Amino acid sequence: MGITRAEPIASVKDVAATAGVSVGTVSNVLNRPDRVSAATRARVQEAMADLGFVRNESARQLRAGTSRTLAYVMLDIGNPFFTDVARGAESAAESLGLSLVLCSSASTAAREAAHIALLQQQRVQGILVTPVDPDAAVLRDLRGNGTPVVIVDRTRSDSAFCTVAVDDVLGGRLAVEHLVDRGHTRVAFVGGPLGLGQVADRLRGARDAWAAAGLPREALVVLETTALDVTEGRYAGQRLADLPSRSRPTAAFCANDLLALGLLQHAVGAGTPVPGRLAIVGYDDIGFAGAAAVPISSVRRPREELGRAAAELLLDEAADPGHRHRHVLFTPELVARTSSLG
Amino acid sequence: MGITRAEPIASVKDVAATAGVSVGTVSNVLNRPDRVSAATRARVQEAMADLGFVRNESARQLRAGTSRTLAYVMLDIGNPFFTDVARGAESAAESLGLSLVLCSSASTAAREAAHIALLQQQRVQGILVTPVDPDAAVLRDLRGNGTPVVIVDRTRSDSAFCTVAVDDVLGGRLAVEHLVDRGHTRVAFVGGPLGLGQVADRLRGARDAWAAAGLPREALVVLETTALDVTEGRYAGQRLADLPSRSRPTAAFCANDLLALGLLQHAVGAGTPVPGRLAIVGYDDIGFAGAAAVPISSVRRPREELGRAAAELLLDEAADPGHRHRHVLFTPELVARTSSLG
DNA sequence: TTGTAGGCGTTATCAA
DNA sequence: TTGATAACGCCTACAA
Repeated sequence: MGITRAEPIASVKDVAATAGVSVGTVSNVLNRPDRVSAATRARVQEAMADLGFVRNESARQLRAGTSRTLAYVMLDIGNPFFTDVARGAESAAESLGLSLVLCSSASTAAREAAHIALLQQQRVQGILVTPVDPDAAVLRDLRGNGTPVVIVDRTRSDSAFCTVAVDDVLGGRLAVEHLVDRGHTRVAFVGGPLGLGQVADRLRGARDAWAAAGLPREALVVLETTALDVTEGRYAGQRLADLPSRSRPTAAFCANDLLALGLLQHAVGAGTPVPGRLAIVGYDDIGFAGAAAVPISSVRRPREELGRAAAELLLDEAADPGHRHRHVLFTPELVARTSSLG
Repeated sequence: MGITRAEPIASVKDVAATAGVSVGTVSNVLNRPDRVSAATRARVQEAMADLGFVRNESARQLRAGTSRTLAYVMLDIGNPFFTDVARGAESAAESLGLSLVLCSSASTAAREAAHIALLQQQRVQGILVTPVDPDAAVLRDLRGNGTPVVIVDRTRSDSAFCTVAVDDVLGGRLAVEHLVDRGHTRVAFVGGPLGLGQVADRLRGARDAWAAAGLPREALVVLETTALDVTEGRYAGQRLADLPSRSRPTAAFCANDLLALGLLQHAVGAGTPVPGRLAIVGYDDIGFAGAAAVPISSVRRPREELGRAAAELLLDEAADPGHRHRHVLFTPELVARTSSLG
């Protein structure tokens, strides 16, 4: 049955007319019910129900000048890391009575820009964003346009925004220190593109730890990938297996868990014992890591906390005119599981 | 540096003033640039840039009566199945010049209701929703309020909405037929709660196939779970292992891939050969299924197509006043992989 | 080609 | 307690 209403949605004026009151009273029923007598309030509410009244948020916002929504422009909706961050942001928003909407840029600068532009036009209270390129001009343009923006899981060369991130250099160090402790003297770093700040940081931390252990630099083999997904992880596994056994690493530190899952899949398929012959450490500690066939050790990042902190910074900026940008850096920790523990 | 603008965002009036033209001209530059001479257009655009003008979408929408956004209220942002559906919807929206926003209900009726209410107030062009309870009253209230709504991946007892779903009875049949073909005569159905329409349908299909093969009803063992996630899958694996070996199923059909992943994880951990001693078939064919340590056979559902079809139905409803609700049912197909192929 | 003015639906101020 | 009215920022006739 295609029941579609022909008439436009009822407005406060319509409600006022059928309830026999003024629009002001209807508005009061909506916004300060206590200022209205019980009798008329009931009458108005009945009229609203009869007419199927739905308040027009555009008009409300235009007049009141205040929005009830927050937005998070995500890089990749398919990566559980980001959806966990979103959950954290959602919980912070909810406890403040705000609604969080998610937009996906799918790593595309144009989509990101389109989403952000529309959100600004909608005058959302603020925008969280994990940008395709944290130093891009699009973001720079945002500054000073009045919409608070917080950058999530990225840092930026200048200090034009609040940022919330994790100390990835430390994360890389933790992973490699763990492998060194377990006696590995030949380790692969799997990740890329190396141009990504995140990846570069993790590699730097890895190298720091490697050097601190007094191991020769060339024994930390870098396998660069073109993306941070499962497919690339599998391919890295193949490349690893193709190395001559003398020079083949006995452990791999992957720049994220999707790579680690791919690597593990290749190892299992090829009959390579994990961790017996190849130990694996991932990064992020997404749920699928601990739930893999061989539970994967991973550098845990506080995902929901990241989202929550970002939302809080955003609201602080929205509320406080004298706001100064802050840069929150969370500390990662290693979660050791079977994949690296023999 | 906390550079926060004190002054409110510039309006068309401000732009008009600094460009030395009227507001009508500014509006024309925005909406019909061809109606404006190149010279004044340039002057206006310069003024907009100087002032950091951002058009107020609330005002635009209030006046024009038309929104540029679509919304998808998702059940579980952490399940890759739904994020793939969202991707499909996003691509449809994008090709129509609309923006898609995502909201997560996290399987909570109250959140779902809050999101939907706000979206309606915002007069979005339409709402896609995978509801917590497809027969709930909240949805019924939506009907006739003017906002087109399409139900995704659920069906409903009445025909008050367009729906887009997959033939889950057939899906269940395909899974079990496959296992019967492979010679299994004792199979477990893992899924729940059985009250969920989806789960019930898949079980029904499974039973149909089982009966058609002439196998005794009690040899299809039902292991009910409390949710459709990895943890429950692991637990089901434990329960399966605890059965006496004579009556233990040699194969399991899981109501979704997260359960299948959990089940596989338990099997690998317990040293149970898959598929040698336990064959596994999942449902949905999310990316992680094929990428598991033992690639998991799964009943593939067209995820992106589902989202795309839903978005198209929604826009049809929004555009056509004489719209009649339709019910699209996609056909699933079995993807056989190692986990069931010996 | 550009300017003027009315109104979209709501809220808030001020009277009554 | 309730009613009348003036914005909010934009778009679109209609006039000039």
